[in-house]
Amino acid sequence: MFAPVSVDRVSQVIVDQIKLLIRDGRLTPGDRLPSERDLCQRFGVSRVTVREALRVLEASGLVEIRVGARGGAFVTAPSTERLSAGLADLLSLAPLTGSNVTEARKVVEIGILPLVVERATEEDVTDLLAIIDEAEAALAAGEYTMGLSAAFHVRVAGCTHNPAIEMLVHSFHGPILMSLRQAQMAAPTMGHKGTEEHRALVEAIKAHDVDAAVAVMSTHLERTAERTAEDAQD
Amino acid sequence: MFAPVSVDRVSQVIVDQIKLLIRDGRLTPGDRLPSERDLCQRFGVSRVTVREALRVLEASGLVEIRVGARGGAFVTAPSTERLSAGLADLLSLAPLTGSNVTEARKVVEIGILPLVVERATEEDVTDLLAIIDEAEAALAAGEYTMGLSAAFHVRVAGCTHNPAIEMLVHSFHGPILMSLRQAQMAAPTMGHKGTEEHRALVEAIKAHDVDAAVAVMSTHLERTAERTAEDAQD
DNA sequence: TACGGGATGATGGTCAGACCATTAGCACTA
DNA sequence: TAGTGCTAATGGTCTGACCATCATCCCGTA
Repeated sequence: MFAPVSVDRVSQVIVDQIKLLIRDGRLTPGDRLPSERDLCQRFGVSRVTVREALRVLEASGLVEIRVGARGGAFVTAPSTERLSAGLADLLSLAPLTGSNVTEARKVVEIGILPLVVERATEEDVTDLLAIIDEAEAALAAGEYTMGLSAAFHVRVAGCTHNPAIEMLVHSFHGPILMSLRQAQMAAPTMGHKGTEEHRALVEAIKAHDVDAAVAVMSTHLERTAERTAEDAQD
Repeated sequence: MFAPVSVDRVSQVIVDQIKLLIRDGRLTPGDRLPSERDLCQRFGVSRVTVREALRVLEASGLVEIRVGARGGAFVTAPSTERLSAGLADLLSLAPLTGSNVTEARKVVEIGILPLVVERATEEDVTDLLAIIDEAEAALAAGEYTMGLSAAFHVRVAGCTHNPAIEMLVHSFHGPILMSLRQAQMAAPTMGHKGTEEHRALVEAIKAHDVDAAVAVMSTHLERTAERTAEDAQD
């Protein structure tokens, strides 16, 4: 009968309104929101309140704020990059152990292999080989980093031509997670073995051999898992 | 010679400092940050700036702010619930089509079945059956919602006893995504067929029959995919 | 003595107005 | 024509004030 009145924070109401506008497409990436002083008048609130709303939107990755003339809040294009970064940020704060994440990785990265093998184009294969070459060059120069391995795995996911999947894998290999779990330590032997396996995987993809691809990826991830398990105290 | 000076936003510096404290464990969930007025003095900035920093931390899900006496900013326990909510929020804004997400779902929800079958306890099975019973009761009363189906799928993922995986599946079934993609419409026939398949899945789990579980889940998701494909214009 | 209710102080939420720093575009000058 | 300084718009920050909320304490009453 008497509906409960819930007085949200004013700034939160503004956030919700703008979020809705973006979701509905009334505001599209690249659009510029009115200036802070303008928004104050339209919403009938003080500038402080508007600014707090903009902070929240910015933290949520929905808008980007530039200063100076012709500055203001611009709706950002939701790139998969930005999203997987946010995802990785969330993951790094989650109450998850290293083995939890590794197991999830195995499910996803092995599960997508049928799609990868089915859909990989010649261009995909070329790209993958290029990444491996680069990795080997870096290895020879003693500059191998886990980033190169990550790039390979992400590119493999890209062979599905499904941005959702690519995003998932990308987030698993995000810089934040890497630095947390394995602290950049890239044992040289690790790199050699790793690139060998990477090359074997590409061969399997090129041959459209799902079983071989799964086998290679399984052992590859298994080995990685063992190594991360050592220093994973959390 | 003259090193470039980069003046970050002051509020951002504060955010980074507090984030660091949380990540380092110097601030643990449940801890209460000093009051706004107190933080002003410690950082030597105005209250507005401190408040903007707190807004960002709140939007990132790191702290929860309560008003009134004994109120303040409390470091939140990073629950999987909160995280999958954030994940779903990100997903709903991503440049992804419905079929992209459905395909990713299939990879994950089918890929985890070996783990589910291996690890499901009697309690898990009991819970699953309870959810099905509830769904059938709701169905009989004409109150079936997709939420009940979602609860089942999440609980299945819970059988892996891996919070990372549970979180992933949870986010796929988040309320935001649901409302976006299938607009709460739950065809009654859908519900009947769905609960039947759910029950078949539980049987397979109880019998530790991975192949059967995969078969059931595959057809189940396939049917769901078809239905969502109809109204998915994006 | 025990209980209920009002007073109290700490805390976050909001406001108004001011000033500073940054930046793109413009007009002016050499 | 090229360079340079001005200008106006915009975000960033500060100050001080007032309001709403809420746990706690204290006092009066039964």
